[in-house]
Amino acid sequence: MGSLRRSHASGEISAELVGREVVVAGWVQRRRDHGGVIFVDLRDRQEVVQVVFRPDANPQAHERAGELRSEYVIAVRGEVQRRSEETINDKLLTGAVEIEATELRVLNHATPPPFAIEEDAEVDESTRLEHRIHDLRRPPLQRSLRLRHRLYQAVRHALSDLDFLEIETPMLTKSTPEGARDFLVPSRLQPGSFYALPQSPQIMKQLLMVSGFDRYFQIARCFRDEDQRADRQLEFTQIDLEMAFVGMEDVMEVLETVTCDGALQAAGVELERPFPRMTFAEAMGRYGCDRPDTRIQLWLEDLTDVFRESGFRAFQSAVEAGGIVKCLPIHDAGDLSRSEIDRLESLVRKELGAKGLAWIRVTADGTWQSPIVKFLSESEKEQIAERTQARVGSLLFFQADRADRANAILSRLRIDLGWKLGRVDGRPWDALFVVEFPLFDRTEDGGLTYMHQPFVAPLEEDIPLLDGEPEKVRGTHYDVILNGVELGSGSLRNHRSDVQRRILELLGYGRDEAQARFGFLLEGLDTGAPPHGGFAFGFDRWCMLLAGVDNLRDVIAFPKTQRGQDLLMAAPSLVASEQLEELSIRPVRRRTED
RNA sequence: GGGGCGGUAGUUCAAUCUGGUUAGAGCACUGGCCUGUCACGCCAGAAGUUGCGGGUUCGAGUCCCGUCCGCCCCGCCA
Repeated sequence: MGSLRRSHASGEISAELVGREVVVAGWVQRRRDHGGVIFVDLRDRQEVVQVVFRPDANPQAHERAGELRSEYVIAVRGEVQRRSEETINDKLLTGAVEIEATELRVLNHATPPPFAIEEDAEVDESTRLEHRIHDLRRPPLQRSLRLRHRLYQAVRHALSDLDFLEIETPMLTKSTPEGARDFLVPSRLQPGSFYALPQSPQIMKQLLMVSGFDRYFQIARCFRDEDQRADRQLEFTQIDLEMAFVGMEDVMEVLETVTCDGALQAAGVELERPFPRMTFAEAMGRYGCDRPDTRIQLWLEDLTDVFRESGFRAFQSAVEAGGIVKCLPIHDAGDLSRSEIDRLESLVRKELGAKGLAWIRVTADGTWQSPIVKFLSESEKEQIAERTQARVGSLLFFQADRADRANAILSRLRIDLGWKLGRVDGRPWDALFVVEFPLFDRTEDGGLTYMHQPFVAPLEEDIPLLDGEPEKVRGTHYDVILNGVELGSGSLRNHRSDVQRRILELLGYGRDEAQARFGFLLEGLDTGAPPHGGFAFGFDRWCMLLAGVDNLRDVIAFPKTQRGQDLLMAAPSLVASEQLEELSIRPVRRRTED
């Protein structure tokens, strides 16, 4: 900067400064050279301001301005001037004024940017990721990351005010079998042994409760080595929180407070309190999904009982095999064409493994048009009509399948068609709790697995069911759903080691195995663990929703591709064999250098 | 692991279905002109291993096979 010191950000240059000398610094957004007068749009992180170079007023600065190119880094001293009426630019916040330059310093040259540094230049994703620096200079990511910052601050404030302590937990930790695939880190000092990067600080935060830290939180980085999606990255950020001597209501209240404070302060979004609550059973029943977007005004109808004894084999056999028959009725669906139905069928077949997509359309004269109607008895037709409230113009979609698949398929149709047909209630934000999840789920081979994680406490009144009917045991788990996205979830944890041991046993861990894997937790509980519970909040997803984008990459400064690569720094990469040697690692096979 | 879409100049796209002369265009870039523009304008220019490898053919950006990369989805993951 030499002798220049920045006096104002570009966004601060306003009519109030007219006549004042200012110094601004930033990047050359654009140069408009008229041969005589030269205009340069100077961009800093906030805004753009126009700088004018006149050949007569300041020949030296003018000549230098002719050399400027996009993205050159400059500092400009000059006088703020009011623009004449006809040259005011309404598109710029600073468009009523401009800076007449008296001094120009070129602080750095720049290679031409690979794409325009503009709001809506459409650029291929891989190009954006390779040139992340340029992409980050564009307004969308500048906005996202600023929103993200406000959300960090809001959460820290809200929790600190509630007397939570921010405590860090290790990144080099122990591999535990629960959940996702671990990222492993080889130990040099313990050859052949590995740390795991945390999937979440779950156990550590429980130990902090046992250790007497009443209320803990952390904005924690988590790692899961699983395939990625638009809303899943290998590494992601959680707001992790735990509190002692509490029941479900206490934790949910904190959760609600944090959600509302964050949304308000980061994005000015007001969420209605208290959040409505829905049981898991209702969510699955009416929405076919454990994270319903209740703005969508379409609902599923369970018709399993209608087809238990049916002569329609396709449906009856699904029920007999323990599956369900469900229907998604869409009324006034006249604009859904036959070819659209075919498109939907091929979509659910290809993407969701549907066996087919049965449908019934009630035509203008009241007759049923359908590939399946000839298989239905009069009584079945009556029951379908009554339960789905079918009327002229209705279109009914059916799935008869295993419950999970039928629900997944109809839920997807509900969401797709709901938006496509505009069957939404118009609320921009829809927050709710889903509660009363089952503690256990069935594995493919008939065994028990946990539904969320193995430390969730059962509802007190369901504890007796652990012996005999574990599938009926409801957990203290709850999810916060925002606009159909699972934002966060939590539960009370088992603070009694006998209950925890019993659950581990039901999950199929032998006594010794449970001891080997979770001994430090179980023994911790035995040292006098208070009742405790908490939650973890998907921070990136929250940013994504509040920023109004549909991909995590757009709220993360340096994200990874679907194949887990960082295209900017080209990670992961091969390492020197000496490094591997030092870690006592010998690859089974090595990718060769390209 | 599976399904789908895509990959042509720095970039965004066209030419691919129906193989045929020198692969075009906008923006960006380079040079020149231009004293009130703000997507400045005008003139000129440079820019390509059509992701990569193989095959079919007289001839391949175009057809076939393989492979790599990006995105979306299923599985997986909470």
